[in-house]
Amino acid sequence: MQEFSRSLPMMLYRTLDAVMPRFRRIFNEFGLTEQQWRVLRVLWQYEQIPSKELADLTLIPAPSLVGVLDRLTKNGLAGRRRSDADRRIVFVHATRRGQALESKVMPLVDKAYAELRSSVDAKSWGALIDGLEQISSVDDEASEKPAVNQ
Amino acid sequence: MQEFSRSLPMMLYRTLDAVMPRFRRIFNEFGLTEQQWRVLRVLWQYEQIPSKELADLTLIPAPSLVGVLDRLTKNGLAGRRRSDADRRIVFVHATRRGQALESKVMPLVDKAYAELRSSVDAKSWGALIDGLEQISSVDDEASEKPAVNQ
DNA sequence: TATTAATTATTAATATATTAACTAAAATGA
DNA sequence: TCATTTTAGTTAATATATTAATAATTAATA
Repeated sequence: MQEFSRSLPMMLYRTLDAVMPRFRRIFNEFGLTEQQWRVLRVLWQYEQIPSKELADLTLIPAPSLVGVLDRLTKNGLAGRRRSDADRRIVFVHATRRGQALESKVMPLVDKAYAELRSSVDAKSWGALIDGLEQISSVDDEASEKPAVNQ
Repeated sequence: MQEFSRSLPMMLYRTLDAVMPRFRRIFNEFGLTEQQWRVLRVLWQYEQIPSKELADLTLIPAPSLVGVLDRLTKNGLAGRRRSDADRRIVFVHATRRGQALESKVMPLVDKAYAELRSSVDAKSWGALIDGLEQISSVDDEASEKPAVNQ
């Protein structure tokens, strides 16, 4: 592996370190952690959503999501309801207070995101997103479930 | 912010989720965590290095590095020595056992990295690294120290 | 030089990540 | 239908991240 500092993983971590602080400052203004924000960001788009799908969309590992939801619930921003059709499933929803945060947080986040995006030329930005799209779709043999007919 | 799932932060996290498992499996074979690997990876290049610089090169936050070094020390892979010239500084080094891991772990990591890299065309890879380089160098106004003459 | 400011490492409190294991419920198949 | 397998959610143990605060030193400055 060439220069360690220039390796893909380190570049990804470094980029996150450069990009996230500006957003976390916004989240913290509203007493939210980054993960709590991600959950709310998704809940704002659904009446309710199965916990499993929420974990997939937020990229929060299921065991971590348990605690995040516990704290959001304790703070009155989200809630859980077990499904009647399938008792294994737990639906998650935003409370009125959780929903009310959208109009306050989103504008600030959108603005910060726009500023970030404008700090890089459009061409590079597009190439970056495309590259990330490609590599994130490269599957890891050993960690995938056996494909059908294979 | 357009599609949440396509936002830069989520793309970065998704890419890491896709890329890191193959490496973590290797680290775990040797009883190492990802952070312990990063520390050793740097220590293999220095006789000894100030803790501060180690934190910068590994991208491990200083408070986290304390624990990582504690565990590496407990496992006999690294050690600390306080500087005589500047009593604030702590030099970190790899022990013989820590050094011995290099020849065992590096080949496997290099191989996994080469496989990852070959799963994407060279052009996209280069564009990706360049894009990451650009954005990671975009500084965040509020989190930077005041520039000289400004 | 006495004081103030800055730097390095650390501790503390809380929140997440990682991995394995476990429970309950539903789906599958002989 | 009963045993087996799968799935969803959770718990547990350990490691790390985040943020603020602190101790010890050193640097900077009036």
